[in-house]
Amino acid sequence: MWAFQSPRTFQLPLLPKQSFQTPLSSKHSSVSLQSSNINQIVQSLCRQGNLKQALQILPNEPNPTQHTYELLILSCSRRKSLSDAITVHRQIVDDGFDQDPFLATKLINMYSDLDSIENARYVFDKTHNKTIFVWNAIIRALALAGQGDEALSLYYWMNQIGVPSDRFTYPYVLKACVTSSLPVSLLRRVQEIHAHIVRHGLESHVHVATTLVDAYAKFGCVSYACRVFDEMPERNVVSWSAMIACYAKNGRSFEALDLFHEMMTRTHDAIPNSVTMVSVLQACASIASLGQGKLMHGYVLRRGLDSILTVINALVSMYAKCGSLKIGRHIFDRMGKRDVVSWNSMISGYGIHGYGEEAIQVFNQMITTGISPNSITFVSVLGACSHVGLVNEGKRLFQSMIQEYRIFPSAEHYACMVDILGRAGHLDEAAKVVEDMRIEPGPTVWGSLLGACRIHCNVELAERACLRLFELEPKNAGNYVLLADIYAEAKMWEEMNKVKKLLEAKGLQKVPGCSWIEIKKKIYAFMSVDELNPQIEQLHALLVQLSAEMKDRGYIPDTKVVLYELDQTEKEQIILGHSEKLAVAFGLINSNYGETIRITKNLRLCEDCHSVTKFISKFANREILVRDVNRFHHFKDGVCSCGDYW
DNA sequence: CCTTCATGTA
Repeated sequence: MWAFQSPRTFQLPLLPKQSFQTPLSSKHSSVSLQSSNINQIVQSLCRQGNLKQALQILPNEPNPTQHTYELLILSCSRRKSLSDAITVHRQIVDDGFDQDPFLATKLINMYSDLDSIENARYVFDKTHNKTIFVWNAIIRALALAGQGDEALSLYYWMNQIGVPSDRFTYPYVLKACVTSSLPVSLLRRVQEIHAHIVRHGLESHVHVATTLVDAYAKFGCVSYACRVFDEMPERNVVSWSAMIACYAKNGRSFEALDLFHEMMTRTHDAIPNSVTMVSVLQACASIASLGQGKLMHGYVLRRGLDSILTVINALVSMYAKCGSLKIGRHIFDRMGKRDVVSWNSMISGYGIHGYGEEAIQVFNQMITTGISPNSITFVSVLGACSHVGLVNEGKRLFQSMIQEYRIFPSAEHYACMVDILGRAGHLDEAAKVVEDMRIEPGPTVWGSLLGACRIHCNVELAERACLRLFELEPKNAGNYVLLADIYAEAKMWEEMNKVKKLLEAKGLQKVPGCSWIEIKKKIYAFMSVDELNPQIEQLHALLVQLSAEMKDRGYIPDTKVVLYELDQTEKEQIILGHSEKLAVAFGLINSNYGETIRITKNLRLCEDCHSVTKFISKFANREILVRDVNRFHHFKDGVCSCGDYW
């Protein structure tokens, strides 16, 4: 339960009293302007955005009005000037208006806009007559400043002293839950607030319910979010966008797209906007549906949303992730304005397609253009290096990130370095990177070390990584499977069985492999054991035939990923039924000769599928593009673009 | 006075 904390009080953060340096500095000066005129002049100067002059004239007004101060405050927010803000605040205090709750609310919002949360808090603490507006303003300010805990603390305080919260309080109380850093179950907190909302009869309010959807989404509780959304009596674009984003962010892309279609067909009051489209494009990207993505691009053009930066960035990223780097690049080249996200999208696009040098080239162009790289830029460019094995380039970039760009390496950056070194076979160096880390190595770092051990079959190091990983991610079946794979490859059957038993004892299951392919705008998904597909027998027959022909040409099925004690023929049958092979066979039968077969897979490609697909690309003379969890593989003439390095 | 969105790693 939440422990009630008495709110902290802040020291006076205001600047010392300033004296005005203008000849009009005293409000008792003998300027001949009429007082009522001065109020109006100050107000009109504020409306024109001439804050400096307004401030100069203000001291001449013997009776400034609340409205004059309000305009001054709004001016400061707009001009982003903290020093002017403090001057205005000082004047309000001097003139005895500081206990006006209306102005206090405005001051809190002003300081919040100027990222000066201490001053906002000072105003709040000094205001005796704390109206609901004042409370809402400070909770909003704290939540936006990332001080969720403090915001929640005030919310509980206002409940305790009997101030009734309203529909304006809850959106920011919920935001506070998302930014809170307390080690208590945060989902429980959202549920608790949800109960308060119901008690106040606010659950059907559009803004409150929308924030509730978003809060549940942020904690990965799709079903709760969905329930709130379904029960909303009234929904607007924002509500629809929040629910679509909830699906897209939580790996439920098909539901995101379905909901978008429902939004388009069933409602007349909610027209998708740029925010909606960004989430929809993200959903298309994560399932690599080029067909859906193009449809959405068409919609973006028809709605005139194609000049909005976030949308264009989402398009660049979507095309790259759907396998069409060319279209992505084309859009990128035609952008009038590019921000750091645009560049990052392009860099990672090259990275996932295995074009490491090009990714670095784009990175260099970005620097020459004068855009400062951020932390994500380096994750992208380092990721690009690891896909191609650019070890020295990777090391150099990592150093320059720290020394030139003063970006402190995060666990993700270290994970990239471990991946670059480990994948290239420098396992000791990779292990040393982990040892020398100045922050706690998280699951990502250990995970990439384990991945490298899998490739190079290093049992000892893998065990070390798993020791930490099983602790950090007890429910991630993938780690157990990787370790079992490594034992299997090292022919350590006893140990392998132990890991398998451990996995079973924990009630965890291997994530089933799934591949899908889009034919004529329809998506067909395959699982390894798939009797639902009407063509399944035809697919199996084709694969058996292909397998036989391949064996004549020297193909030896690689069955080491099969962790069951079966004879060789049975193992071969299992791997021949891998979802990716089914999808390839389906593509061969159901698409036209000359068309590229595009397949997406939810896991990393297994080695056997990789060599079979290489063979098929030559044998059937077809280009096959496969996106696995990490990257693209472009198969052509019996060769893969990854150069068997993946 | 309030609500939705973009880039990356394993």
